[in-house]
Amino acid sequence: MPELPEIETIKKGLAKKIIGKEIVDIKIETTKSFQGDKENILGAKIEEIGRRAKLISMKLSNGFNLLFHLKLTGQLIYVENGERMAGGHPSHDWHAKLPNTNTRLIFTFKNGSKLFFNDLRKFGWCKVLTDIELREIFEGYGVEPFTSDFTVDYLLRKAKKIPNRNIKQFLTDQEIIAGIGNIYVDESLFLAGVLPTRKLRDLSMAEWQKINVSVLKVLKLGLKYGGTSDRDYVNALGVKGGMQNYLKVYHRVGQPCLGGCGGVVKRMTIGGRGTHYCPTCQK
DNA sequence: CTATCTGTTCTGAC
DNA sequence: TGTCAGAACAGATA
Repeated sequence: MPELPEIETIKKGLAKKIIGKEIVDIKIETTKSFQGDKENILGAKIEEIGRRAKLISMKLSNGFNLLFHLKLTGQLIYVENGERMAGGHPSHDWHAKLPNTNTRLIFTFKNGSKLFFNDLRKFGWCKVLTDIELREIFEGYGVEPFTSDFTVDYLLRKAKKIPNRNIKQFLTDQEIIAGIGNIYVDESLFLAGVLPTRKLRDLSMAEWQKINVSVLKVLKLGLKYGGTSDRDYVNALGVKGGMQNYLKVYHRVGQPCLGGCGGVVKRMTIGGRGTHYCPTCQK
């Protein structure tokens, strides 16, 4: 379930560790997890790490790029000297041996450190791409929430074309807004006080403003706590995030609403996905 | 044991 | 063109 805050947390963690390192080997344990020619990355150094939507990109010194999509259960974990190093000190609160049965790819750097790509369900992937191919993929995504382009005006302009769609499917549409998934959309709509089933055409200006602000607040909170570890997500050192302790509705079906209304969190299905909400706090 | 659920994205049908 | 079911896959839960 890694969404924007989780991917951004992994990106920041990896940046501290692997910028400038040279890839000397890649072991492909699961062929479908790696798409491209491995010869195009061997001997190259990692120059930059970026994030667009839920994707992590690595710019290489030879003109190629690595692009990762973790989908539902992907992990990127860096190991040096058999230890997960956090701020210069070994971190011992990880929970998986490496490699393990879910390890799909193992990158080895010149100093012997390794980057493990784990993915239980094998939906995720790593691709080797040229700059042009990478740019074309990135151009297919909508606005990044943490840019000045993410405004009420932008939302209204997009909503005008599909007035009949509900707000939940609108916010999770990657071609409209990049990086929001099932957890953060439910949390954002709870904070905004808007039911996920509401049609775009029926939303008031005040509600659009509330939605715009709430999405940013919730994503920022996710970043602050290093992401949500519902089950598979871990950061670049294999350590879980803390945002799951601050979720108001997600996976809280039947539990008391934390909005102070005295009600109970409900669950429904929208677009095939579990949707959590408070029928009292959200209108 | 079987059936169902999970949640991201792509594909194909209507 | 929009919408929606189904698929990719593995494991937890009922």
